[in-house]
Amino acid sequence: MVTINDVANAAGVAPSTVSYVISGKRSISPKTRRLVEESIRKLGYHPHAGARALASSKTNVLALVVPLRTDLNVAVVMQFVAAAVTAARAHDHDLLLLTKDEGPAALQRVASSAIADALIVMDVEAADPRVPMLLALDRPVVLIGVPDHPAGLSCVDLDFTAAGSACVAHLADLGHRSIALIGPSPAVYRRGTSYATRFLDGFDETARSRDVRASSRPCAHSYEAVSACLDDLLAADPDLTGLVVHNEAVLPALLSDLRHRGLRVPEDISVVAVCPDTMAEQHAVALTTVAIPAEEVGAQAVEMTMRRLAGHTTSEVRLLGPRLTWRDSTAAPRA
Amino acid sequence: MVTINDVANAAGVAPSTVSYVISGKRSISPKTRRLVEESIRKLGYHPHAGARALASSKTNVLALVVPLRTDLNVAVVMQFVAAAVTAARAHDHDLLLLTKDEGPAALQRVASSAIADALIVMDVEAADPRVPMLLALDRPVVLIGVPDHPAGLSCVDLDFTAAGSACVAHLADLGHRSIALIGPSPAVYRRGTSYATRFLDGFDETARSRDVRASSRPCAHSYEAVSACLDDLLAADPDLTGLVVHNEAVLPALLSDLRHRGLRVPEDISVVAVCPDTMAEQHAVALTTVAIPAEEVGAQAVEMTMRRLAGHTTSEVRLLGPRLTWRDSTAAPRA
DNA sequence: TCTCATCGTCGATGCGCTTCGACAACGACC
DNA sequence: GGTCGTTGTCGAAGCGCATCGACGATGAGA
Repeated sequence: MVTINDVANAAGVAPSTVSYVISGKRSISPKTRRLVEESIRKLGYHPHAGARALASSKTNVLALVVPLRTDLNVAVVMQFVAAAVTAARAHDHDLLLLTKDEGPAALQRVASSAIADALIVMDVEAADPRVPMLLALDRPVVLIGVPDHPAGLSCVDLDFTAAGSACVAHLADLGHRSIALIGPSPAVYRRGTSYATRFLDGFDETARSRDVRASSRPCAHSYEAVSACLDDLLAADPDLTGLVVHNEAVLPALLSDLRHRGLRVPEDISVVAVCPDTMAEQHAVALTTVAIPAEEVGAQAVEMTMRRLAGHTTSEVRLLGPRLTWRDSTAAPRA
Repeated sequence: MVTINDVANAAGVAPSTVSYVISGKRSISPKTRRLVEESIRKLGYHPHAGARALASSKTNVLALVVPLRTDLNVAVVMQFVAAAVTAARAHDHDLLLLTKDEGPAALQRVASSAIADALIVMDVEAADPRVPMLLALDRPVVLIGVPDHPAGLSCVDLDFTAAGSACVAHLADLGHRSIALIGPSPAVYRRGTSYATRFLDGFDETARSRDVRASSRPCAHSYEAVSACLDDLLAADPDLTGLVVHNEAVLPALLSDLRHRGLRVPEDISVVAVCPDTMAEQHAVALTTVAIPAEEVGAQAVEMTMRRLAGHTTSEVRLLGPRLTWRDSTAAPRA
């Protein structure tokens, strides 16, 4: 193993000088710098992360806590992760993956043993048991999602209330008077994951203010569940002309079942989906969507984390405005 | 921060004794053990990971290199990751996430700076440029996937050759005489990711030996690409009665397009898909599948890694036998 | 009773790095 | 020519832990 001493010897300087060349924390003469940098390159020197962490109390590692359930969309989670790791690398940090399953204790462990400098936590629930623990930690924490009491913690998320509102507004603008929301699986509501209720709030509120008849149902993502859900919604309101789908996993089954019932999209029924843009074009009819900006949220989470690591101590809640893209799955209802 | 000294003082023993209590590397009297363990609990002591790594040259961290492309199935990647992190935690290890995009240099970096004890590399290509570098590393490496020259590296993967074979055999057993393979996107072949060609080999070989007419095409996952692909296949052989789909992303579009053409599954055409089992039930017709055992592969990769960390130096190539589940999308062809 | 293992504990050392204070060398200034 | 501030470099200390050799205590065997 190549150590800082090897580099120092090769360059004919003291180890501390090498350290200062690397960190830039003291001025170094151009000659010395060149000498040291060359030795580093020649020897293929990489500082020992453990030693560095021990001496500086900084690990250059961010911990990311992800949910591993299959009832919320795995592809979206992966997009978050991808964006986060990319952003972290851009700041010379690595990403450690933790699972939500390990519970609060894992967060404690990672913080106390100085495995990571900061934590990013996904899939935060309304009354998340991890929140009080995270507050007690002496490390920066950024949540993806918004709990009921985020005081003191930074949060970033899509503005789901506005997203729900935007979906209804789009359909209302097109002239729809009766719509329904197909929501996440019941388990998501049961858990109290806040985005579900926030979306519903925006949906209901705007439906009311735009005078649109609206109902909503959670829906699991098996074909049977989707079918049953449609049965219910259509029975409750046979004049339904618009569907808002806040559950990506349901889309294949839903579109398939609609066709099965002889309902054409968008001629007979319009569909707005909340999902990643990449998913919009995968179906027979390109879907009108409110995008889930996973990349942006992931990147923002890292940026906020880095800012807090740099000393900015103010916590902030950042809600990203929804972006609706009108594609082929929505149109004015038949007269 | 609570250190081993604090624990030692609280328990009235030497720091080294505390260390031995934790590691179990020397015998400790029951009385002392109890004393120390209580102090650890009371103080909430967690060993400093950096210090530990420095002193022991072990980090208890596994690095996992994942592809972040969207042209191969993200959900499957996530399943691997989930399985790996869970298995790693079961062995008291954490998982560090690296992206394939960072190239070979990142692997070098992680190894040389002692950030991780071992590497698990996904999405290995036939002539992967990372392979020689990985061989030069003095750390255990396990590949998910099989390169052309794996000598010296451990590999684990689904036996895609056998999987291709199993799909054909299933259709042949049902009486199909003319089938086609819808493969991964052209980019996957271009990259030379070996599972694509291995699957194709098994497919072709078994078609030949079972005397089944067979053709194959790569296919991107947009609706248009799928449609064009079907056009081609049906034009080439209008009597086609069986479809093998080795491209999960294509399934929604494919099933939708088949119905569009008036082809019922399985009455008019049988479909076997290679995809995670969880995906099989999400469609109108439950799909006959050869499962991609992502969890098992991910877990195996970790197990193999741990074994090598424990001193087992022999590298091994482990190919998991395919498991075909007969559901509703395959049947005997119409007479 | 004496010797010799064995068991349980301790203290010292060093892992590779960052960081702090010290200190030459140098130029600017009165 | 002497003083003072700068600039660039060095040496030493210490981060928290694992590990090794040492050593007292204990018990078995003769």
